[in-house]
Amino acid sequence: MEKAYKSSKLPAPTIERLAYYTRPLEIYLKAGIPVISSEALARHCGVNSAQVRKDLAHFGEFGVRGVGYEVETLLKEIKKILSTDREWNLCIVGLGNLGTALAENQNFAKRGYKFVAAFDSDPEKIGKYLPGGLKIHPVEKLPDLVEKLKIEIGVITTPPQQAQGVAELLFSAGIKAILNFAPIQIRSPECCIVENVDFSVNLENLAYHLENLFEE
Amino acid sequence: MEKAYKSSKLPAPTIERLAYYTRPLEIYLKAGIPVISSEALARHCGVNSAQVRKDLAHFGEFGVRGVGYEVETLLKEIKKILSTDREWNLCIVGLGNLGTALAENQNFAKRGYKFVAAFDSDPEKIGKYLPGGLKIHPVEKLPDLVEKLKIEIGVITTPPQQAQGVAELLFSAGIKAILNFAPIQIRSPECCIVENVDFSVNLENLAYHLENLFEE
DNA sequence: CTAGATATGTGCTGAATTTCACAATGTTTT
DNA sequence: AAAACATTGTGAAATTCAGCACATATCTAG
Repeated sequence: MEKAYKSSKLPAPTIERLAYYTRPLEIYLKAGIPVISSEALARHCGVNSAQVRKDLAHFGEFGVRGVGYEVETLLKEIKKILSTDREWNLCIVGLGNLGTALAENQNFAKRGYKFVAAFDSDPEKIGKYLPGGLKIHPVEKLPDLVEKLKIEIGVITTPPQQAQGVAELLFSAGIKAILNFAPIQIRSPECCIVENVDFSVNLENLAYHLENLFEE
Repeated sequence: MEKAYKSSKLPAPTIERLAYYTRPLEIYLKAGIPVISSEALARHCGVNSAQVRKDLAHFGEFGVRGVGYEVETLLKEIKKILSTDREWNLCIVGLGNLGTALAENQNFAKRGYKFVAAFDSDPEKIGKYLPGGLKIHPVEKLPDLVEKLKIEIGVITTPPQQAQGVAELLFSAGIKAILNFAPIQIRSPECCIVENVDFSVNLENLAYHLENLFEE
């Protein structure tokens, strides 16, 4: 959908695939397998092997012909490209079931995405602590804490009615990137980027294909 | 990514957009606005208006020139196309934070996706009840319950190591569609379809673009 | 009933993306 | 050292997708 980001050396689909490539690479690394072929990597990610080679060729020649790609180097290089070789500070707004689950999710932490602040507008929740130790602040404190804690990415898990307002609050606090889980399209200023995640779209995809899989 | 579904009348991007179109349509319907233009719908979803018209033209002429599209009819029609005009029975495997949050998510229920069974392998959890009233069963009961409860879609929220195994269990129980939240690519038989959702891929996208937004 | 305004449906064009296919290059074997 | 083999890097073809621009159709006002 709305992935029309302005300037960027790499094509958008390549960037997304690079992220997917890191998954099997991490497994190979942990398993001590030193080298992987484009063919193998492609199979693990469900893409064409030429695609893999093209993607990797975008940033130099990493492979060795007749051999493949060195797992450790490749992984490091991809992480450098994607800027995931460092930590990112996130905040989350909306501590319902989903928000809480995300804040506690170890998968994020493992990849360097750290939730350093949590916000909600429900007086019942404010002041309480998440199991992981994060304190829930009122949204009024958002601008202040974003600056103090150097938060760079905001995650929205509020009901859809409040999502746009929260997004604007985040933007005006200086945040330039938002991951939005509310089922609504967020309007953003030119300089900012939003990724929308909507599970029910995935389910609707499945439903369509289930119904139509055998009709031909 | 791996959305290379076999046969399908509509192009994959169209199907995805159709799902997005339903969001503003529902809002318009609730607000009592009877008609919407492709221009307005496009703006709400962040796409081009010609795109909207093309997408809708795939299944007949629904619009009225000079006027627009009748909201109620259009919404019904899209739901029919996507097969979301009926209820779907789902089960969920892996009741960690995320699994629990999804099972309780009202957004799914509202759209006709009903979780009718929950499974986990942790003896601590088995036999307990989710806040919504769903009982957590041992995975051994899965084949049985899938058949009895006519479950059509499986949702996987286990750790990645167990995801492939759970998927195979689901497939052999007769399930043909899986929504997978484990950060791993699931291999599936020809006849089945899998949608993978991986939040950290979205975050990596954001990270890349944040870092590269201003370099040009 | 006609003119003007509005908004759809769609042929065409260009851009982006994927895939093929093979030359280039490194490795292993004999 | 040469032959056989494996796998990369990439030009070119094929495919898919998006957007323009306008003919076509409907509504409204006078």
